[in-house]
Amino acid sequence: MERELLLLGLLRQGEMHGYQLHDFIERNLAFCTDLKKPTAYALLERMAARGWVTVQEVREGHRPPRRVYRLTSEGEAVFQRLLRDNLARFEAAKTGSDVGLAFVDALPRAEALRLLEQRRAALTEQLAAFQSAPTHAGSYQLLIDHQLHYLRSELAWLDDVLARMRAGRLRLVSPRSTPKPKSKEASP
Amino acid sequence: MERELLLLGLLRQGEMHGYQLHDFIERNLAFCTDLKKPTAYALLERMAARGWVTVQEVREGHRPPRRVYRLTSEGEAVFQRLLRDNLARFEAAKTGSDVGLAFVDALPRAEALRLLEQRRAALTEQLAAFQSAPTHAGSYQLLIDHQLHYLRSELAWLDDVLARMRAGRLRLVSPRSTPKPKSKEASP
DNA sequence: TTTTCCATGTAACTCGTTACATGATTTC
DNA sequence: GAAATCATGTAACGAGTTACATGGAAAA
Repeated sequence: MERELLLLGLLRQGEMHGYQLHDFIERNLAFCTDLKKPTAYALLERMAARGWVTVQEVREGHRPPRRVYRLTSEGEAVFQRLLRDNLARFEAAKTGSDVGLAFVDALPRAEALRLLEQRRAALTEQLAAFQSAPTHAGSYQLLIDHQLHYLRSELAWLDDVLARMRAGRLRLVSPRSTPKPKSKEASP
Repeated sequence: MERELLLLGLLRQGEMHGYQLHDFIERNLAFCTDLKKPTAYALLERMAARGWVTVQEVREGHRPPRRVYRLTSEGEAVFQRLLRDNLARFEAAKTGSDVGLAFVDALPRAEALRLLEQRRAALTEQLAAFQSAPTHAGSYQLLIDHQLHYLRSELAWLDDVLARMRAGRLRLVSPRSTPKPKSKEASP
């Protein structure tokens, strides 16, 4: 429901058509949601079918008419509900890209270091992009602050891992015990 | 490809059947991947079809025979490739649940505070769960360390936001200017 | 004795993406 | 004159989930 929360929230500030909404999201919110064009259009149509928004076709020249969406009071109610729900809940992000770390010990230390330094470079690059972005007004800035905070935290952690690996202080299970884990135990 | 990386990595330590693999992931890795049973089975079959693993049916009693998977050398090669790729890359996690924060200014300050405190409670609960978990050997511990680091960082950030909101130091766009943003501009 | 666990799977479905189609219009 | 932008959409596909089915074994 985050996607509809987002769309409703944007429509709250004024009527917009699909292209506009998608474009705005892609330009400014790509780092927290990613919503493709067909998905956006379909979502908007569904919201219209549910009465959360109204549609008005505005034709201008010979291009496909803009379908301009406007929030209804029902839509506003839904927005309020979704917003409260969203704010009260915490969902830890599942990176998924973490999985590899569980297996670093499969590589020679030197190579693992080299690869993680590549990772670090990618991270600092993203961080730099956010740091150079202009400050915005409104609570949208909160999102950017959060992302900055998150990226810095990731960098700090990665640096810590790198330092520990360089110092050889990372206890890995290595010596290839091949324990034939047919039993019901844990810890790989 | 993270899912296959994970499965291959686990199979690297020894042969296992589907139920075992799924069970292990669900118990120990739920916080970073979530992989349902039918998905796991299907993935394993596909990996077998591609020659990354071999299957051997082991029947025992009158239950459905275990399908025991074993890594092939080709599978090992794929594992190595996926692992290097994974370690070198950094993908910022998209929480999605952040979206709501862009709209906090739609609620009265007091209520926003109340809701974010609920969020904080949920977060500390998850944190507590991880802090009380036993220490593991091997690089699996890295994942847990990372998660702890991440959750603490989120908590710190949330506390900062709460503090700023309480002090009224959070500049929100509030006063309902209703700017009718029909033009091509940004920043809601 | 009833529930939970073991161990597999299928079928239907939802969600979202990719690739494609259209055609005027503005920009280089 | 070519390329990007505006503005909509459809169709096919893929990945993953849910709900269901089976049936013995162990545990409560």
